Amino acid sequence: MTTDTKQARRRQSHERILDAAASAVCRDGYAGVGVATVMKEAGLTHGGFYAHFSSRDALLAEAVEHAGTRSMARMRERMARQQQGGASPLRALIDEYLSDPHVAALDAGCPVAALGADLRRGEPALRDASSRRVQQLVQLVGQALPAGSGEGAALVIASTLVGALQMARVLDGDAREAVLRECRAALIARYLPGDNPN
Amino acid sequence: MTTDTKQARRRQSHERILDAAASAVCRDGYAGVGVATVMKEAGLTHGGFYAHFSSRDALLAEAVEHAGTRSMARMRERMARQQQGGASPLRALIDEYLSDPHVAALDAGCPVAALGADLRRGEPALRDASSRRVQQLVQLVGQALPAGSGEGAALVIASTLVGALQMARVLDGDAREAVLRECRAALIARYLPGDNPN
DNA sequence: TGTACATCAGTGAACGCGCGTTCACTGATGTAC
DNA sequence: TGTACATCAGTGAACGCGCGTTCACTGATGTAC
Repeated sequence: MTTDTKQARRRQSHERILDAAASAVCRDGYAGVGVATVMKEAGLTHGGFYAHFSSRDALLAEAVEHAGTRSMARMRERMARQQQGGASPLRALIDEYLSDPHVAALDAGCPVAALGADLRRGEPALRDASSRRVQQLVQLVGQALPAGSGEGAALVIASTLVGALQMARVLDGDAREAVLRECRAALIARYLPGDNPN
Repeated sequence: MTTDTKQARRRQSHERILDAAASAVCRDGYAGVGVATVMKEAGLTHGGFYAHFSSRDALLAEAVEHAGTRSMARMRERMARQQQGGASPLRALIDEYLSDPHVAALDAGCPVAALGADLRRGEPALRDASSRRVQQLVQLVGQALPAGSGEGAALVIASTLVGALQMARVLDGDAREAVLRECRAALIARYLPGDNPN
């Protein structure tokens, strides 16, 4: 299985490039992602890039997808941990999404909030990949909803989460904390009326 | 007053550049704004740019400010029109912000939603100008709130508006309409309990 | 009022840098016999 | 098991284009006398 080692190394490189690109996309937006920088962060030189991706645009599309699955996995994992403390799925999602660590995780958080308006920009293939991230987020919220929640609750909650995270990242200090606290409280009051927001 | 004519022309050019830049910023984000393109849209050649702005960065900072005041003015004006129909200020703001025309106004709408994650990027001066746009939006919402609304209601409403507009712009067709409708209904139900959402 | 001169917003060519992309090459890994 | 050859992920120099910025120049507007 010597072939496997070579293939495995190749796959590992591919994965490292994607990881670096996903981080860069979240941190700097689509326009802020450079081929050379990403390759350097992946521990490679820029020349080898085209052995892994057909173009920078192709990388961006894969990167936003990677960022989505990566972030969803992280979110589900932390939600699971919070649920072990007795929280409902939705409560865990809200607390996790509007947490200080998520605000601080500029390169590892939810790509929908990290990209924002960028999601509707770029080549069609990229925009498709982007809009799938939005649907993915709405779906995650939908799965966390208590039974009997209204039809569009997931859309409202997702909108509030995304807007709040972005605003929290722009503001600082008290204002930042206020956005997180108020949005957390408002969502809990509306969708988990039995819960204590603290 | 011949001097005035010259100065006036200069000021008009400056204004046209700013207008074009504000539109470009909203449409394409900070990274999508090019000096040459903006000048061309303003009916000028790129060489004359530095007679009006010290650098591209300086233009961006002025442009986001211009986009903010321009959008606020438009919003207030349309809110006033809706209020003549009997709507409360907050109702008018929600209906206006989450309207189809606003979703479609990619180059003339609220810069906070149009820039999204870009707001926390760029040089410090640009980020200051950006965060002032967020504060401006929160303030507008705050002014529209009915007396006795909770402390952080403006933050929650602003977050939802921004997130919803962005998501609506990414999605299309039914999904787009659903985001707008559901968020409108949710905000009205919560903050204007007497109102009928339709 | 008319003429010579000064001003300055705007022009367009040119410069330099960054970045996406290409390509000839390397050297470690893997295969054949 | 050992040797010669093949493969191919990765290297690094080079290319070309776009874009921000500079600059010498123009020509219409305005001023001086």
